Amino acid sequence: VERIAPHLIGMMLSTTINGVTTSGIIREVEAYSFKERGCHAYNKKHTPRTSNMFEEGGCLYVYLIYGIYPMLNLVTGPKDWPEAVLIRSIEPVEGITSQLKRRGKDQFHAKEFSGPGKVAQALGIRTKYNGLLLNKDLIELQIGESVRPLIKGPRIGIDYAGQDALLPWRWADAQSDFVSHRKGLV
DNA sequence: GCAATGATTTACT
DNA sequence: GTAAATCATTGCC
Repeated sequence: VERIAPHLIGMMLSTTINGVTTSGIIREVEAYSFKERGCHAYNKKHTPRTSNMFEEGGCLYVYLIYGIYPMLNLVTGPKDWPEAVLIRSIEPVEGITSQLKRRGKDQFHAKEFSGPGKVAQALGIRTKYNGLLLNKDLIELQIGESVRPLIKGPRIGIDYAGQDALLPWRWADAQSDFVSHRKGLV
């Protein structure tokens, strides 16, 4: 997952829900693996919530955080190798008006799409989409390669992970304004 | 059954 | 910088 996560930066992610297509370029991600304590499936812990992380890459892992925000993750490993990438920010491309409406905003600002809860809201991601498949059900990822420079640093909000919280597993586009918590990235 | 808590955001001070 | 919002999941009784 630590190899795939940075490669997702620059790729286009889109959803088509009730005929409305919204898309954006991925600008910030974090990697999570069963090998470290920041991951819900640490040590291959299999619970109802984590079960989709054990599926083959291309599966969505969506869960609710703080009772409020869905988090969108892309599962990356082979079966029974629980790893996933959290999509932390996008730069909207298609359906910007729809994305702003879902966010409850009427002014376009980079900060409205920088943060994992904001991304999920803008793309219309709901927890019931947990387990859907990329490029098959509502959500599409266009494979591509970016040549733009990246910056990286520790992940956000996982202090409970001890030393694993220090892993530099958050990546972002160095030239983009669509990045949350730029502090800590080099 | 029940209490604790979180891969966050937002609105305050 | 601090705190509230808000509930599914988890772990323990």
